[in-house]
Parts: sequence; C-alpha cells; structure tokens
Amino acid sequence: MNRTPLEQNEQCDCRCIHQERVQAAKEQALTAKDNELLAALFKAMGDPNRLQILWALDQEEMCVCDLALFIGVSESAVSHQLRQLRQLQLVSNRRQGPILYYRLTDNHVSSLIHLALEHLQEEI
Amino acid sequence: MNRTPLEQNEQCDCRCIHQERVQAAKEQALTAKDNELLAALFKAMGDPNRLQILWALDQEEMCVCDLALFIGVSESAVSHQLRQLRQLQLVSNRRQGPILYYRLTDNHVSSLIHLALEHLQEEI
DNA sequence: TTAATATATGATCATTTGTTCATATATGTA
DNA sequence: TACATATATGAACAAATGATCATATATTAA
Repeated sequence: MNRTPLEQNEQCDCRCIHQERVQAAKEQALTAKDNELLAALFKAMGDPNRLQILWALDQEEMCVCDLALFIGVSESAVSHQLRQLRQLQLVSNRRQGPILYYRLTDNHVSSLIHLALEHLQEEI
Repeated sequence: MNRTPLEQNEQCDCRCIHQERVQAAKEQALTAKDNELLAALFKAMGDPNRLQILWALDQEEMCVCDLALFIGVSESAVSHQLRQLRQLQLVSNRRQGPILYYRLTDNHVSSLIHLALEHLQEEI
C-alpha cells in the first residue's frame, strides 16, 4: 500500500472512506487532552501488579511493605508503581511515623474495577 | 536495602509488615487469571489510539479506512490495533463485500469509558 | 549524634509495545 | 482470467515500560 499517514483534515477520494462517518466521529470526538487523560487512567490500571495494588487498597489501607509482600515483588518496585498511581491521583497516603499508609484517593477506581469485573464475568 | 523479592507465603518479621492486612488482602484477592484478564482489558483501553477507536465505534460502526483517517495513522496501524481489540473481544466486525465494518462487541466498554470520563470531570 | 527503619529515587537493562514497511489474503469487477 | 481494492500479517526497529540494584531521604530511637 505504501502510503503516508493521512493528515487530520485530509480527504482521500480513492479509498473506501465514509466521509460523513469520519466527520461525525471528529465532531463527537473527545478532546485530545481528555483522550490522553483517559488513556493514562486506563493504562495505569492496565498492569497486573498495579491492579493488584489498587484492588488491595480498595479493601484497606496498606503500607509499602505490606503491598510488596502481598504482590510478591520488591518494595522498590512497589514504590515506583505507587508513584505512578500517585501522580495520576489514583492513590493517596498518610504518614504515621516512618510508615506511609496508602489508600485509594476516591471510589472511582473501585467502581471501574468492579464494572470491568462484571464485564469479564458476563463474557464467560 | 538489597533484599530478594519476598515469596508469596514468606513472612518477614524484621519489617513493618501488618501480617493480618496482608493475609486479608490475599484472601480477598482476585484470582491470578481474573487479575490478568482485567489488567489486559484496561491495558487495551489504555492506549490513546485504541481509545479513540473505541470511542468512535461507540457512536457508529466504521471501516478500517474510516478509522485510519479519523485518528490520523496508517490503515496498517489501525488494523494491528483492531486485531488486539478483537482478540480481547472488545470489537467485532461484519463483512460487506470487501469492507469490514467494525463495532463494539457489547456496551461494557462504552460504560467503562463513560464512567472513567465522569471521574476525570469530577477531578478537575 | 549515630544507627536503624521505611520509603523514594536514579541508573540500568531486558522486555514489551506500537508503528512502518513489505507482502499476503480476500473480495469484487472487467 | 487479471486487476484493483480492502484488510491482515510478519519482520524490523525505535520508544516506552517495569523490574532490580544502589543510593538517598525521612523519621524515630538510642
């Protein structure tokens, strides 16, 4: 085929384009920023270890050591993952002496996981 | 620190472990399989281009050419992404002559996206 | 202050990912 | 049949990812 990628507004009258559908899709599309943010959110939840962390924190707050033991990786690895989750504001922590207790920032993540879980269970 | 990762059932009495929390987390944990499947689902939704595809298909079925034009990448790239989404059964297609029209397999994906979007909007 | 604990962070590296390019397959038409 | 169109697929490669290791920081206790 060997074609260069099409520009956003370029039309191509030599292909099976449904121009009106593309146009409608563009009009109803998420903003670039929203799309990026949404994708980042799903991506953060899309790693097995991070998902285990989120699932565990949905039940009870835990410290880094607990989480490391729970999911079976080093504390450093957990800490790196928690940083990502913190940056996306999916988790928060409170300090009690030297220990940081992590928890879910709000219940949105929990809702998403449970909704997705329903999807899985209907699937099979 | 320089420690080897802890095994699933290994205890460590020299750290800040809350043994009962770890135990509870293990008891309530998702099965390994469910965790993997869930993560795979979120991961699939966690790429900007795939998310745009899913969002567009939530409105109307579209062919590969349409999608390529819509998100501004090559048809080959779209086809590769659609394969992933197909393998996870997030999208399905119907053939009409030489053209494959893609659509969302069910409305779960749509629900997930909209729920996540609410999360974003409350966030800001 | 010194030492120990709990966590964070930077560098490194192997693996994974997403795109492109080239090619293959499938359908329709002349 | 031959040819064009629509899509799929495999190889290759750059970029992103996630873990580990070594080290740094923060808190507490001696």
